[in-house]
Amino acid sequence: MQYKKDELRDTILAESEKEFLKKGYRNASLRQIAKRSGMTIGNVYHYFDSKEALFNELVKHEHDAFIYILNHHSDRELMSNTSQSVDLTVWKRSLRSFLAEFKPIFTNRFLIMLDMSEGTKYEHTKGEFVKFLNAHFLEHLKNQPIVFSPKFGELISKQLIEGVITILRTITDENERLDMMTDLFLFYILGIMGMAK
Amino acid sequence: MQYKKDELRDTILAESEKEFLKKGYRNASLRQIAKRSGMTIGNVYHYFDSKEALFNELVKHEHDAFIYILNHHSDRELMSNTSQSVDLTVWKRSLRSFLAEFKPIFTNRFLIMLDMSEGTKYEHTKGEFVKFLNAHFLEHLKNQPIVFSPKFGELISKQLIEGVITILRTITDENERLDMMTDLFLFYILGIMGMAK
Amino acid sequence: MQYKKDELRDTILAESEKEFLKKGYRNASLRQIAKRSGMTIGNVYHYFDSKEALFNELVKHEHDAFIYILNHHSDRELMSNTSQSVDLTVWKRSLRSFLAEFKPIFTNRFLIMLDMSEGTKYEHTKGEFVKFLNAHFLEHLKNQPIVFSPKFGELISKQLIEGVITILRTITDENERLDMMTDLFLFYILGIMGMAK
Amino acid sequence: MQYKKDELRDTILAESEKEFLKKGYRNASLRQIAKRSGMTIGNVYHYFDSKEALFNELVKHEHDAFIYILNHHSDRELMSNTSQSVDLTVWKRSLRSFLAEFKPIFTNRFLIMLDMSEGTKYEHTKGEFVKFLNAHFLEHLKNQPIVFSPKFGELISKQLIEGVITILRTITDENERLDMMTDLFLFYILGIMGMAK
DNA sequence: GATGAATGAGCTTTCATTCAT
DNA sequence: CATGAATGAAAGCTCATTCAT
Repeated sequence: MQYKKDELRDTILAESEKEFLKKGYRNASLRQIAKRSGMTIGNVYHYFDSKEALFNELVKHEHDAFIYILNHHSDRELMSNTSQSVDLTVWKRSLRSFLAEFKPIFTNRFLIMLDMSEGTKYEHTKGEFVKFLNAHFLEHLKNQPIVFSPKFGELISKQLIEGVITILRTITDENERLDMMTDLFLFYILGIMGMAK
Repeated sequence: MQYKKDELRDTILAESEKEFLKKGYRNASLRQIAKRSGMTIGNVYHYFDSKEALFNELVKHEHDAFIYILNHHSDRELMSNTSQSVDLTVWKRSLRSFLAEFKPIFTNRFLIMLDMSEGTKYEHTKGEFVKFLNAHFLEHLKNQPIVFSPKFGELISKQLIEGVITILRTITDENERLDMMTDLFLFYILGIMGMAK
Repeated sequence: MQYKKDELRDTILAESEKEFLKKGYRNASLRQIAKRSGMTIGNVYHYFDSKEALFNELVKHEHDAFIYILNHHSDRELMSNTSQSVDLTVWKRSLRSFLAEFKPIFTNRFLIMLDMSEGTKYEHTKGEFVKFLNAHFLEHLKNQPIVFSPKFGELISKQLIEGVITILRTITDENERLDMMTDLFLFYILGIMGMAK
Repeated sequence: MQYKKDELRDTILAESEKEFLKKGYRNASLRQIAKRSGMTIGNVYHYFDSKEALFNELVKHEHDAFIYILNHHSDRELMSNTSQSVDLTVWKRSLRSFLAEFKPIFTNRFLIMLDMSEGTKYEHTKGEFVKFLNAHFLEHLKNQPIVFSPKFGELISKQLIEGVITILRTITDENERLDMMTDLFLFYILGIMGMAK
């Protein structure tokens, strides 16, 4: 029984994932999800209290993991490895292993939370992510002469995250994803360094 | 009479602009637009044939101007001024005057056309813009050893346009907009040059 | 002025004729009529008080003429010419000249009144026409043994009128119309005579 | 549960039947149907996907049966029984038993399909029925000198079907219906034979 | 005479949600 | 556990009609 229950629950979550990813929270249809899950809409409400509850359930783990990483991660290692080097390939290797840590949260549900959550309590997560990244940039640059405005820094941070989202959305192969993200981060770092000169 | 008509028409267009900008074409509500414009829905239909017709009317000029610029603009001057220089300030000045040409189309309606038009015939404009920009990048880099994959090039192009959109969305002052865009373009050029080394 | 006024009035009536003939009273659109007439809807109301008033105006003359014929026409001549004959061509000639009298009311407006007037005060005209025709049949048959039920008589009458309507609707050439109607009436007379045997 | 569902479904279908029969597909109102069925419109959509789906459901069986009869029926028996006879009562008996075969499809829903289906995929059924009947007439007359034009033949076929429709619309008693249709067909056969002489 | 602005009620349809069984 | 009946609000849209100018 419990098995079956969990199975159905997972089916609903899986179909929700597709629906939310395609249409976003607001335009997703519970009717569609129920139909695709092979059950009645009433039964969906048996497992989840509301559309928003279903959404929250879908991205809960991703959000927790995401918050945990934001609070606990350290990029000191990255910095120590790379700060003095001028060799691109060294940078690349370090960046790649750094980004590999994030692999577990690079899921569709993470993507949904960041980019398809308008109308839910998660709709501001992307913005917070941007702020976090921006704070990091500032910290790394605090000993250097600031060469761009705070607003521009926010813009760059937002761009970087939008890039990550685009990669998650368009590339499915894990290694290709990592390669692309590595290049993307490298690209942004080079841009920043270029402007700092 | 004619005056009043034009006035109300403009009121509807102005309220539509807000509504489309906030919710996008699909989720925008004609009832809301009507209420905000101080009239009944029926009267909105007196001015515009349909929701899509209203949308088209809203972005028509922007789209025309946009297409014109895409087809007629030349960046040769930009290139000749800057290709040999290594001075950032020279680059900046050239870029800024180049981007200033686009000022007339940097409006909320242009933003709506690019970013809030899902469900209309304009929904592919952003994608075409990305392709256009990408083709330009490739042309400028054709004599240099290509240092990133086509996919990465597309990503960068997309990023740049998303950046433009973000600037349009968050900054209202025209000069500040131009400054920010100049920096953004410079940033991307520096990134590309950095990776080419 | 008066000329112009009448002209416009006639334009509206002409466009109404097309619209009512195509869609019937209920589904006809005053907007369409106004647009086709090259004027605003308000102006249509300047000439006619309402949709129904416009309709009434359109078919008024036809209705009057129709009623007049119903009340004054005599088919004695037809009878005297034909009752003793067994020659089809004689019948045909008589019938044709008899039906030719009705030519003036065989118009599109007559057709509209009979067949496209649901929702107006004319919607029962067809039924009254049927009753009238049925009464005539009965009169002509009163000296003969009645060979079918009153209900069947009504049915035949209705059929005949539906036939006339079909002819008016599908044939535009006046002579061809008359030929066809002559054949139709002949056909019905032969049917009745056949059943009387 | 299932019972109640079927019950309400049938209620909706029954009320739809009345509404479509009175106003035709296009002018029928789902609001009215819902109100008459004692429920909200939303719930009507719980049972049927759309107005057209409801209509199709209503006439589906009738249409299938109708098509089957058109494709499989044979009137050879009718012909062999009657062709040489001149006795009206013999004809009548044969025609009556022939028409009795059609009893199952002589329903209000058949009537709706034929005559109230403008705007649905069934709107051409009546025309096809006319063509079918006309082709039959021609076949039966192929060894005789043709005495009327093709157009007149079509007219007669249309008339016959309009007569069937009128009978279905005005007479509810099954036997009376059959009697009336028998007389109607006889009447038309006599008319044709009369003109052939 | 003529314009066209404005209304209010109607239409079909979709939706999230509730609840008795 | 699960069904599916039912609701009420909202959507885009069309219509005949009224009326100030």
